[in-house]
Amino acid sequence: MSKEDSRQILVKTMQSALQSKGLHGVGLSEILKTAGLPKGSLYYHFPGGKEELALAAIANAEQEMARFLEQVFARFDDPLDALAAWIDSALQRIAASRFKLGCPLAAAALDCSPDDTDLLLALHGAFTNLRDQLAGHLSRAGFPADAATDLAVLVLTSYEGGLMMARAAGSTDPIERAFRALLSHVRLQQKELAHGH
Amino acid sequence: MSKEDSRQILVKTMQSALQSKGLHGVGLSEILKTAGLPKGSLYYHFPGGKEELALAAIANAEQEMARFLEQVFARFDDPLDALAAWIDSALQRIAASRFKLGCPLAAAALDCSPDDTDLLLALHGAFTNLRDQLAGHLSRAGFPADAATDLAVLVLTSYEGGLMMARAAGSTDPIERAFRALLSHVRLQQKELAHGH
DNA sequence: TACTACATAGACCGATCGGTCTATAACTAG
DNA sequence: CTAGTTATAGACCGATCGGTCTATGTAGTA
Repeated sequence: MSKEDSRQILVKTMQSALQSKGLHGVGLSEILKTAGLPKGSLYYHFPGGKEELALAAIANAEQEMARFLEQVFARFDDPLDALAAWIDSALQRIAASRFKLGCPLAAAALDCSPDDTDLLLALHGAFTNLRDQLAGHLSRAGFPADAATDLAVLVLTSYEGGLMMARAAGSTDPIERAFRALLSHVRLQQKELAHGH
Repeated sequence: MSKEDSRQILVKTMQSALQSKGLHGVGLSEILKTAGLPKGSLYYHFPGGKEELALAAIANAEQEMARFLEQVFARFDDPLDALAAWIDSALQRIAASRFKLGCPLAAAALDCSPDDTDLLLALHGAFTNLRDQLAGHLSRAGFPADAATDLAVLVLTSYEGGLMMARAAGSTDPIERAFRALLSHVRLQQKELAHGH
């Protein structure tokens, strides 16, 4: 097995472990068993141990999310349509996992100690990148830069909070409700902007 | 020390542990050390161990949150003003903890295994109660029942997601942005409702 | 074939995990 | 004073934690 294969398997396994059980909810032995690799491989590829692996999983999750956002925004003319499509696909993914999987970023953010500065810094960077990416697309919908950033944060927070509540509810209902409300309000604002200028 | 004192101390300690490190992020020994109580006391008051204590902490957190919401909504005529005041006080609380404390409900929801049905059920109940409470107040602002529930979920998800992102950011910025966007959109909708009828 | 990275393999470590158990202090009722 | 209940106190348990270390393939190069 090549170097990159094992590395990537470990990252993916950690990522999905974060999603289903949180940072301290899974042990390395469970991760290794799932990955089908011995401990030696882990500490060869990630000398920093669990935390380094978690950081890699977070970076990977951010990248996947950013790529997916890019794709969906490229597919629609109206950024709000893209937003709706993004949520739709999220709903499907969550339901398909029977509500077991949340966001690895959120799980890491809430399960780490307040002085895990490396982790929190990485998470902050990830959220900021996603926010700015979203804000860029939203400004294309007519929102001024500042309002677009605020709205992007609202979208992200609702998404993260919605994923969390969907997990507790065992249902997509919270996400559906939150984004129904959000999109209806934003469409209204969009109309206002169009008429006002 | 009376029975209720020790019990309550344990619940509060667990609640704050959930907020700062998540369910699996703290050990019982740390909780007991903080609480200043021996193991015997824990298993006397909570024979079910860590999980029973966590359930009690979740119930307590829900109650505190519900009471606080009740108070703030009683203090304002316009439910949206109450909402703004609620967020303001949340911002202060978070900043005062130097962004170490999140929501105990969210932390438990993301840090538990998908088959911790007791925990997830309790969390779902808590979120549903808070949602309905919020929805009740929002319907007073003129929103039809269905829209009020959707909006209540949007508020809750943004709040939870905002708390999580604020922790990662070490700043209240995400919450401020999210609710600036949310309130501006909702005020607009409120005007629409008023004019439309 | 011998040499040399690379990567896997897993035994092993001390620390800590959640949980059980017995002993005892503190209070109450008779 | 005693008996009984309530609550504290902490030693102790096996399991598991994250992490270290040595040994063993294995692939490419001479």
